[in-house]
Amino acid sequence: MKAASSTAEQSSHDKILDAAEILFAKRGYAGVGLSELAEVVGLGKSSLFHHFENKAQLYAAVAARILGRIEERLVRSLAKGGDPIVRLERWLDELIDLLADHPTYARLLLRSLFEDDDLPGDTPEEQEAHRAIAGMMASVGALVREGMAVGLFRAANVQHLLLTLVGLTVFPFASGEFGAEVLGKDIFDPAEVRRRKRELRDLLRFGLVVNKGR
Amino acid sequence: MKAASSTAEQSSHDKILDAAEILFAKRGYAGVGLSELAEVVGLGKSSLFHHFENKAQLYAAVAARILGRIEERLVRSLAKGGDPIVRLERWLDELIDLLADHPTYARLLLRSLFEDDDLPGDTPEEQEAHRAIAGMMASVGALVREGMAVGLFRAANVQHLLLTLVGLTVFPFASGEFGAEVLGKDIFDPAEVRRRKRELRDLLRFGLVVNKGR
DNA sequence: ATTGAACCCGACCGATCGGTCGGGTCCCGC
DNA sequence: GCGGGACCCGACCGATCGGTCGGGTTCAAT
Repeated sequence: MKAASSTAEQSSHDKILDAAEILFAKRGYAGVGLSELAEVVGLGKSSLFHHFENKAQLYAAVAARILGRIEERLVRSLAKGGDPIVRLERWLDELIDLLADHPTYARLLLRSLFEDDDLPGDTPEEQEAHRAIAGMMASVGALVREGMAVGLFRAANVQHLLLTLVGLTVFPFASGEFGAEVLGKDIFDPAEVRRRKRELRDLLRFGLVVNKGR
Repeated sequence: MKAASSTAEQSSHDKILDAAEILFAKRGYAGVGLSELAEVVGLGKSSLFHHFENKAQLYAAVAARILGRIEERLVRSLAKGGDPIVRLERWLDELIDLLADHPTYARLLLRSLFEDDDLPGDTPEEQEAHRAIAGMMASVGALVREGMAVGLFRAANVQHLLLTLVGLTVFPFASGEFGAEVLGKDIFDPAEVRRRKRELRDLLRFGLVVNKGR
């Protein structure tokens, strides 16, 4: 929201990354041709190779940039104080806001989960992305464990809970037409984003099933 | 698990579908070449077009077959009696078992969510798949609403809950290396599948946060 | 015995793929 | 004014893409 509003006055390097992010999110790694990307950016295809070694490295750079931004914001979120409940709920809110503000993120994250299984994986960008993911998972894992230790969270399997939390947040914003159809509205609509945060918070607080006795 | 063990004695039509399911799940629509597929099946590339009109229709057929199988099993699950809690938990268990038994399913389902946004979408297979999805969502939606009406479920936004449930179940089995890394084990390991079902059930029953007062 | 459908193939098509190459333009430090 | 790097381009490369075509084989129905 701060910059990036004017498409002009932006280095070719960043314009390529921006366009590639949109295209890769929409059609995936194999579904995007470099000639198409070059045309969108407004460059010759061969100029892309001046800024990036090859297609795979460009893809890794796109993913790494997103991961870096997410990590930066979520690390700052966790750094703020509060008990584990507050910190976890704030973490989730922040992540949802991030995914909602950038419609390409959720899709590209899930797609990269699918594709990095067989992509090379030895570029520094990929290792950086991997490090960012692992770090974030470790941080939230520690937060959850702390909450359990002090009795604020119910005892549960931390690893499965992490998978659950990621699926809960990322999936809806990547679900495209399906999500819109189930929801009846656009998931990226601000009102729906607010609702999503509230619903998720209530689920963690109360579950779904009503426990009458207590 | 019942049949399909011997790769021989199977019509070319089905062999193509089986191989395409694996390949599409692994690398996505654009990432799979028909020559590669033909080679896996053991046919000439041109023979594929005897069984399917083109690549898009083949992909739609693969997706429709999976959706049909899922729908059939889940409809049977919902048909069995029980109060909404029992029915919902059984539905989730059944879906998880299904995804766990067929490692290609979760990935291909998510991928098709991503890709059907811009694929033609007018073939009968696609419409059949779309109908199956809509029907299942409607069934579970009705079940949830019923549970809320009789006071067994907490009042919540049904549409968001549906998205949540799908993400909760499908995502982990599609998360590949990421899921395995977070979990420390293979998600398709039977013990881990059992644990997943239990954790999910407990989350719906109790939430995550401990409510001391009641 | 002939037909015709089901099935399969190799050869081929135009298009596009990721990527290379040589050269051009611009600008900045010397 | 003279490099030299940053930046960009068109032409081109071999490979592969999805798909077509004509013809071959098998087999059941006539």
